[in-house]
Amino acid sequence: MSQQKIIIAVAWPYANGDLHLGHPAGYLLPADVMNKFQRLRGRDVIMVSGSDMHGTPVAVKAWKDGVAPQDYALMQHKRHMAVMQQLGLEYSLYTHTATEIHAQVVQQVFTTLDKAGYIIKQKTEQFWSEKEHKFLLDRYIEGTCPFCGFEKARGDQCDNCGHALTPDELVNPYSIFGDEELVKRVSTNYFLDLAKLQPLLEKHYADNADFKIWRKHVQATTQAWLAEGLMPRAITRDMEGYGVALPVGYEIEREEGKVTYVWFEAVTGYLSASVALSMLGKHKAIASASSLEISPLAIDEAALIPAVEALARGEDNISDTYAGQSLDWQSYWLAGQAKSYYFMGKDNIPFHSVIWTAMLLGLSQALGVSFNTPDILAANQYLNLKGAKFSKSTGNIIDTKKFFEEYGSDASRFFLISRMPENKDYDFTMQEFMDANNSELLANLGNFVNRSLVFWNKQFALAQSEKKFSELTIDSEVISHVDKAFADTAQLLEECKFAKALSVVTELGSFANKYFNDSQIWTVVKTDRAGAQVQMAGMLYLAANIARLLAPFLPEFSANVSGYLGMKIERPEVGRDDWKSLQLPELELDSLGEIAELKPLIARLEMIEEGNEENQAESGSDDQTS
RNA sequence: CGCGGGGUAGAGCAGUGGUAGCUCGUCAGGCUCAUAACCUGAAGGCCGUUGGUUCGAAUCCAACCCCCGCAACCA
Repeated sequence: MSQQKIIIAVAWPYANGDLHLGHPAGYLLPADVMNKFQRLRGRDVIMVSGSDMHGTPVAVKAWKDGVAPQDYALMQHKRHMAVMQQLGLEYSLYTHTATEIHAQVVQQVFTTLDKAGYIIKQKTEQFWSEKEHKFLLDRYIEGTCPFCGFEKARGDQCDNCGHALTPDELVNPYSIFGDEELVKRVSTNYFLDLAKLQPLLEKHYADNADFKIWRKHVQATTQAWLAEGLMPRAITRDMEGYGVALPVGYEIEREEGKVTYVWFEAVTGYLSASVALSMLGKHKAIASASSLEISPLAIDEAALIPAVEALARGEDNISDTYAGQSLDWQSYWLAGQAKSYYFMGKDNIPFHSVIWTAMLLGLSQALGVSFNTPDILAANQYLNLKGAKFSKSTGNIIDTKKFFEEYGSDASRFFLISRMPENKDYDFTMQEFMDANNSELLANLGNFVNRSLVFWNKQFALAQSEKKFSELTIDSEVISHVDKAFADTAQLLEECKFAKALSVVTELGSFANKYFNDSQIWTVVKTDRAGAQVQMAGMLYLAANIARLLAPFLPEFSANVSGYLGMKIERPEVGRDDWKSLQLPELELDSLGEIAELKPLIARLEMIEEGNEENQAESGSDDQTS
């Protein structure tokens, strides 16, 4: 069968604040589990993402803090990278949107779509600030809400009554930059002609078999957008040059400080990061970027040599060494050669299922190739706290970094994956987190492995002249349960049902505990050592394979158990495509002796006092301005 | 207002036409190898409301109610 490559595209976190627990729950962990799973089964997979450096929220935040937006975004990007590494995410490349490579790919996409007639010009009237010498974004205008009378309504939205607004509707509009008379000027911007692309999209979704297995809310959101009819959408804005500049050939707009609208360039990051990864790989491989061959997009490779070299230094990016076999980004982006998995929060669905997909279809049409559109679009709902969205201003937040530091990878990942908000919002409580750790992870999986290994140490490790493990026949019941667990996890993970896939492993843990109980090995061993040894083999077989099944979910737990058993869980050669072959084929534990320094695998968590819980629920002081 | 998602045992969730399931919690019993962990059993739900389709509905249709999101420093 064909060895399809896999690209895992992870949503780009905004560089306007720290990551909170909603980020791993929403898209970072599902992407990571999928990535680890596909790598372990031997697929040729890349995972790309980066920080979204541009956009109004970043600019506003930086302006409030009195910092240049570029500096602020880069600082925030580095904080993001630290958290990514702490979570153990294995990106092929985690970069950001302020790179040369990104800019050039975005510009190339822009030019290509424009030449193909998918971009149109439209005039819009916007407020102009004489004092600031720039167009004021809707958000920079405040005034009185015409609906509720709220005096500090923003130009895009009234925070009091929730009405969507335009600056024109405001009574007594004023600039947030200070006193001055507001005047209007006409600005011409470019629009992506989504109306023209709609037929392509409709045909695309009519033909797409994968679409039917998307989660219900993802399908529904996509169809709702299409049913309402798509309108041209602005892809440039007047932002004083903060953002990705328009391509060469659009000199007037460049001089005006127009940049591509953040949503247009951010989604293109998946493509630009793949190109960057490709160039990076070739750069490392042949130490010369001059012979790179990048097509079908016409990238100016020579101009990017410094950028590739910067990338190779790895100061502003994370790049692991597992980039699959091929260094050609095209092989991950051309239809038929690769399958794509996208991970994001629910707010991002239309940008991917409608707009990004439309852009790719337009590019395909324009270039006469077939770009790989999102095959699997796994958007999660929200992880809430105290019934509300995470919010920094109210202290309603749990900082990801602190949480993982406090409770460790296993407990954190187990909770976030087993309670993942795949189909509806989930409300985080400390009690539920404790229960998940103590009553499920510890009591079931942790306890089974622990009791098995402890028993081994006590009863068998030092015994001599007994049969070797490889000569024993493990109960067929044990084998069949493990077989089924491998088959079920593979299928569920392929369908992005992460919580359920993890529950397959805990079910195997329940079976294992029952097997231990029913065997009465602690009695049998006194009268029938040969029989007990067969039972022991079954238990170690279960423990070893639980460790292997957990490798994508709980890498630490998995590695610890493997370490005790003297096994290594190694990635197979790329191209094997066989999850089940990770299953321990036979028990090669003939040389297993006493396990030294055996410790319980999962720590019991105790409910902390009220005061401390308060600490957990706060983001900590804002030390981001330094 | 509009669009979308959700409303199933105390809690968190599965379940898209055919005798209501899972995990946790609770209660009772068993075991004692194991981190007061494990195993067995039980109690606990008129599947948001009302009406309709059907031999039969948690599941399909209609109306309504409640929660969440789409607009906020936010996935």
